Amino acid sequence: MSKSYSLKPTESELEILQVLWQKGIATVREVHEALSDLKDAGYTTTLKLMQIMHEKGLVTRDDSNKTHIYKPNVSKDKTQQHIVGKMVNSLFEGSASQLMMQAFGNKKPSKKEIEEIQQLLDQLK
Amino acid sequence: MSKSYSLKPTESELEILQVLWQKGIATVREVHEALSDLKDAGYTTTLKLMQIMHEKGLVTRDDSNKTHIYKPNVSKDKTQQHIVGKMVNSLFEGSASQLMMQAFGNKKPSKKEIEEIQQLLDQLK
DNA sequence: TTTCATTTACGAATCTAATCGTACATTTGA
DNA sequence: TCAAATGTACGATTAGATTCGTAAATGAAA
Repeated sequence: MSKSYSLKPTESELEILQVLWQKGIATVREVHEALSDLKDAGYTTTLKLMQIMHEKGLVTRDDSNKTHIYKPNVSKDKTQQHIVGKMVNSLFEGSASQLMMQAFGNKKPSKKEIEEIQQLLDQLK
Repeated sequence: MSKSYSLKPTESELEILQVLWQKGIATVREVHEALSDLKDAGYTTTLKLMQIMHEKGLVTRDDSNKTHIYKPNVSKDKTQQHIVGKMVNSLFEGSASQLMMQAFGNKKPSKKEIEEIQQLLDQLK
């Protein structure tokens, strides 16, 4: 049985998780650099956030060396599911297809994407 | 040219907007009643929130009578689009189809829904 | 009219997220 | 060695969202 970690990261925490999901592991500095073009917070801000995420269990870290190395401790998949699920319920009355229509209203998928989706739908049927 | 209102309602504001979108117009008490099984905030809490939403321009109101009547001042459609759009970008690297897969991972759509979606996809092609 | 219920207005408290400054520790390299 | 750079820890502050208590206004009912 797996532990139930916080699956509701804040906006800023999500940005940091993105980096960690992409890199696998990273130091505070690496995360901070990666986010530098996205936002311009100070280094200690990123540090503090990652420390808080550690307290919350959103990340683990190896602090055997001076420079700590962080790892995500929630899966991208589970986190996405949780957030999307909440949105479907709160904004789309539980209808995933309504959500989808809005999503595609914003930005049309490529032919390849469309085919992937149609495949998925056939399986669901 | 239409005014650009706040399209980033908070969680609580969104709950209130849901009610207003559904009812069209409503008093504070009606909104409060409608939310009562969802959450148990005091009446003045709902009132205050709706007053703040009025300041922000999220709702309009008719205060010619003692009991004010509120109307949503942002469309459900635009608001959904905005929120979904942000999520696609921040959580799904801009891929609406990835979002969709997650959405359907949570809750399978009915046959009828699937067919609607397939129709939509055919149009997109 | 007088009382009672309903409603609005508004200030204050609480909570959380986010930011940053500063102190201290560790490592590096001149 | 010792100064500079780099890193962590942590408290304090700010800002926004949410909550609620209380007072005042309004309307309805007795």
